[in-house]
Amino acid sequence: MLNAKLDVKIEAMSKVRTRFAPSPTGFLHIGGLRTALYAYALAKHDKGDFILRIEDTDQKRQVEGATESLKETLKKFGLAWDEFYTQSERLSLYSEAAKKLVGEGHAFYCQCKPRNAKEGEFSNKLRDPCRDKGYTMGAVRLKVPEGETLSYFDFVHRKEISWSSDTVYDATLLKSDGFPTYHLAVAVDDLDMKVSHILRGHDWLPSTPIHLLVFKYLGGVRPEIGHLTDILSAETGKKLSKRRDSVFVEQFLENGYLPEALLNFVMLLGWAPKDNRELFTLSEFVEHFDMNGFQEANPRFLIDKLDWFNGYYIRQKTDEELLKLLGPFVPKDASEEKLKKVIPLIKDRIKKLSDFESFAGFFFEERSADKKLFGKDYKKHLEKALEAIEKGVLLDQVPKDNNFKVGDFFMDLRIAITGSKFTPPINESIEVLGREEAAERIRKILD
RNA sequence: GGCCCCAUCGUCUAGCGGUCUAGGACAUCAGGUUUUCAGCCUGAUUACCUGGGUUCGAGUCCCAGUGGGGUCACCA
Repeated sequence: MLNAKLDVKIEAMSKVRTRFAPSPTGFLHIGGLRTALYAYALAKHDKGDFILRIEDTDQKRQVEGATESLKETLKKFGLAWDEFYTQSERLSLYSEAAKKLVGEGHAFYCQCKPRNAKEGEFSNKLRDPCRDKGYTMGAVRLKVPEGETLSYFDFVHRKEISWSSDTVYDATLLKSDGFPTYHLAVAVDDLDMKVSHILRGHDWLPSTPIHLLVFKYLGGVRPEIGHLTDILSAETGKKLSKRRDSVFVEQFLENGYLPEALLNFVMLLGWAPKDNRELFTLSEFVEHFDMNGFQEANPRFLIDKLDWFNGYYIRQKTDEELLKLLGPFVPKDASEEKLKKVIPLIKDRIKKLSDFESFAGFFFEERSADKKLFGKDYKKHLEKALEAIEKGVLLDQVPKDNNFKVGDFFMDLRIAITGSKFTPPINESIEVLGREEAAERIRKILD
């Protein structure tokens, strides 16, 4: 009972301020979208502020245009920020903070060669050889105390998490190029920006004791901290990685996923409401958001559910909205008039906008029918169908008049005209396609 | 390997000691609507990791084991 998970409530006293702090190293990661969404909801649920902060303190990893693309993508999802900061424009703040820490004996200058992590290797050296050398220049490292217990209450896990300081290494705070590391910058900025809640990925949990120390030495009110679960790949069961998995939000958008579907899907990967409701728009999510809904176990990213959400949101669209959304996915020369007739026929059938091609491609371009698909009586079927089309007679009468099996007759007709067994309703399709074009396609097969 | 987190259907999850013969959604399967595929409607299959405690009573609390994940940089 003593350690039962406690309900977390937002302190009403101070204003809720959260931030999303990506580094501009490329496109927006699906996990990043989720972190941003939760941070946004956490703030907006309490009429607080959502801050976008670009963490560009590693000059080597900068990617041209990444910040702009990040902003564009966030906007597409409706995640509007109230304030915007760029760390590289705040350099003096960090060096002053580093100086202060050295001055107060909580950090020291180090002149060792930078060591970079190697694949599959780990270092056991916690204490830096320079910590008592009294250098007056170089990189700045944290002077981790001995025998202290470092702990905080994690508002995602709803429990106390702690470390012995004896397991924490003397982390670098200021690099020799004068730029801060994450460890310093995050504390300086969160304090300066009066961030009330830090919501970040689980991968940050192991370095939290470092941050706890920096926050403590810097003084001021430390934000609450919560670590989100990692999204796992359905295939590997490992954390989603850009090397193995498709993880970029922009990529999903290009493949015909709708922002509201992506958002709704990602909402439920690591969070659930008490009543288990699943359909949420962004504003509904903000309204119903509750920190106690956070999940502690890592979820797997299974595309099936995303596809279902996407199909659902496509069906909710009006034909006019769909016409616009389908723009990048239809043939370039497709007329709006024809598109307007086609859309109602495929709306219930596509799961992604990119499915348009496979369901409606035949409207715009003749598909060669694989002869193997036809039934054995296809010639008879097609001859009679052609006759009816040429005469302008109702096709529904043909099977009755000729004693054909209804299903077989229409299937052969379907294949002849569309080249596929899976298509929109064939009568409507013929109307949209034009009876003359339909007749022509049948003739070609009969020849 | 050290440190840390985690553990309910295949997947996302509800469940915060008795109402759990465990509920919902996706997926799967079957039936209905139907000229195909979708969509829609019905129904079905499937889960509390293991072992100890605590308790009148444990999916729910505690411990251990096992399993999974993360992390060990002058990267974030």
